[in-house]
Amino acid sequence: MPAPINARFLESLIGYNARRAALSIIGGFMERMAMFDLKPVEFSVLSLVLHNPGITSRQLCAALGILPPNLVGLVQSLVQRGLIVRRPHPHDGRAMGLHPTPKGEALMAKAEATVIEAELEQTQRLTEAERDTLLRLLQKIYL
Amino acid sequence: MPAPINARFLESLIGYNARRAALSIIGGFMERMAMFDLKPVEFSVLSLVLHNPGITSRQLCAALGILPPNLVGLVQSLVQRGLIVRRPHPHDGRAMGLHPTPKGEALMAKAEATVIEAELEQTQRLTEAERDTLLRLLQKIYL
DNA sequence: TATTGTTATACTCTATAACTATA
DNA sequence: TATAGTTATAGAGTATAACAATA
Repeated sequence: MPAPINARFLESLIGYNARRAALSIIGGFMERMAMFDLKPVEFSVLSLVLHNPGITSRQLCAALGILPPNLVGLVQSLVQRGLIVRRPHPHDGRAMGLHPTPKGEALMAKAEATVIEAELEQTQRLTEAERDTLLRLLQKIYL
Repeated sequence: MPAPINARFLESLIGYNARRAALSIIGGFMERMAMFDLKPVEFSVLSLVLHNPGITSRQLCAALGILPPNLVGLVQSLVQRGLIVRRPHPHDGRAMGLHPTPKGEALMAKAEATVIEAELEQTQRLTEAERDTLLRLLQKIYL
């Protein structure tokens, strides 16, 4: 048994701990979402399209912190898979509104339920009250 | 003013919020650490070497979740900058122990103090008690 | 003149396979 | 046979510049 590593300084940093916790949870997320062939960003995009039908690429980029060039292929892929469709924006000829297809809605109904299960697994050492506190404190940082 | 986006589902997920918060804090970290030319991973490696003189590459990889091939260039770079040195391991001829140089120690004294300042800036909307709670809850997830 | 969406491209980060020297 | 460290390389993620179409 090797001498334990002293990582006290790093473990006193919110940034370090938030990154480690996020990577841990996202690891479980990816295992559970492999059956839907959805990566975290694809899931986030689909979830926002589902709950905001007609949302534009520009709005998705702003909401998720993605750069426009990096969203293009993502949207094309989701369109090709028949999960979303692009329709002309009613008031802006430059923009395209993104809408979920019935197939996309059905997939996301299952996927969102699975994500909730996965989150509870990954945070099973937290009480319900602790989960709520954690959400609130994290949002106080970035929102 | 466009209609606000409904992101309630994503914002109910610990993984999503932890990732967003981590990216926000790390953004501030990188701005403040540019004067030391230290990226987050380089800082983490230097901090562990400083507080664990003689630590091996393998131990660094395990502690930080880095894959061995990706640590090689990192260590070489820090050696070339004169911040750490590699010495043969006393009990294992395969391994090399990593030690901070006086220059590395001096840099990290300033860098760690600056990181603490940066963290307080990035989490200024949290009380001291909330910071402690947040650290504890995040560690309950991944540690 | 500014914005939406796009292409091309570069840079970084992360992951896998295979090798050597030593245990 | 297993482990520490390395090399080469592939893949994913993220970044900037520049363009056409529309506002």
